[in-house]
Amino acid sequence: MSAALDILHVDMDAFFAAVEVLDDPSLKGLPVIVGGTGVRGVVASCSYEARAVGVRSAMPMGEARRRCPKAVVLAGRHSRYGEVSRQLNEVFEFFTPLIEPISLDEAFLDVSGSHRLFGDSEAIGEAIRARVSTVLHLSCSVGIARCKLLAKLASKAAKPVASPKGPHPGPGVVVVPVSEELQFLHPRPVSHLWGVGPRTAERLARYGIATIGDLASIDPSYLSRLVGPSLGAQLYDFAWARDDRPVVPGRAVKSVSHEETFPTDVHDPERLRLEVVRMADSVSSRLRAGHLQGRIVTLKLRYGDFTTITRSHSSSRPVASTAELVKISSALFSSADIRPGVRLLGVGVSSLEERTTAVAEQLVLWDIGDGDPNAPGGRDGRRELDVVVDAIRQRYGAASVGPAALVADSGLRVKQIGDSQWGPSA
DNA sequence: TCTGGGGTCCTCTGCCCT
DNA sequence: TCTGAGGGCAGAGGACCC
Repeated sequence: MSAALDILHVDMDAFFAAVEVLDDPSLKGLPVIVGGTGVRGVVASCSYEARAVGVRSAMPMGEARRRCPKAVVLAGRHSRYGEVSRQLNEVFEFFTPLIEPISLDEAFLDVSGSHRLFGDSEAIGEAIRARVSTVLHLSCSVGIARCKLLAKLASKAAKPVASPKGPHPGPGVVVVPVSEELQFLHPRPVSHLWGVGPRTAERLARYGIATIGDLASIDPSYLSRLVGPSLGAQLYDFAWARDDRPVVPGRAVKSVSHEETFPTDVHDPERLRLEVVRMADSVSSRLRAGHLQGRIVTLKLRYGDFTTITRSHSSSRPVASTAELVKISSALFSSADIRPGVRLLGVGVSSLEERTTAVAEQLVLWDIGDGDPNAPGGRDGRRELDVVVDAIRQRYGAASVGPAALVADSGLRVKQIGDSQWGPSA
């Protein structure tokens, strides 16, 4: 990697909350919290007015309401945020084709080929902020450095600061010159490093390692013994600002899953079986929409005490049809103990590959009866049914059609991704 | 405080095979 | 035929990220 400051990290400020304020200007200046509105919901995003009283992302909604009783709490609109995110991507594409989206509201950009048109990286960062403001009427922060790690930390340093008197604007753009990298990096807490979450931070703190500088000064083999060889080597490199990860546009999806937390723990096995069908239907539908199929099916259960178990099955042939996924995930469900009561249920498919036409046609010929590829007879039409169901959903929405087992149960419906993104609704 | 959902990646364990 | 070592793989759990 060159020493040029070509990596930008662009991060929207309080994205979901800012979009809500944009669409409803009467919310401007108020504490706005977006997230799960039910008893088990969490905060997905909040305005700087809410942050000023201690509300944070991932905080349980009950705690957030206690800290900020006057907050306007909104359930969030995933599809709307996706729409704005696409517009944001168009802004990025104006400056460079080398864009690696990290989530709906942030991305890495490599601007090494953009200087002749737009000037140096700092000028590009300022121009991106201006264009986001003009086109989207939203604000973002930009970090600029030689590598991803530093660019990300720089964008964090560029953000506005919440204070009881209101949001205090940040610098907006922060550049980390190569000669100042370690000065910038070493005073920061280890938890700011990519890969250090609460558990690892706590473990490091037990050995007196609080800052990135502390991390840089210890023996790397000792660090590897503390946190494992892979993470240890990575953290030691990061502590010395060594990060050669390139900006990779359009990374392939490796798994597709759907999971949901219930408002109260569920003990009824029949209800849970129907939930498994609903989630398998949702996942298979998304797989087909993405022209994907996968071999490993995983069922996830979380009990009332928050312990989580998974049960998985590696299929000999790739799975994408609703019938196949329901069959496998139901079998996995039968092997799980649900007596303690189930707080969360999930179905996922991994070991994905592209679903080519040839494979799909071959599977249609073999997919007979209950899915046994060796059974005699003709095809059962389930895959054709998937095609029809997908077409209806594309035209009339995800809830327009679904497995009959779910129709019989008045409480269940086919959900779209993002329907209960941050916990069950109130 | 009482902890979401959709992901990725790593580590450990047990089993099978050589 | 038995035994142990080691590799590969599947399954499970956990930490982390946004």
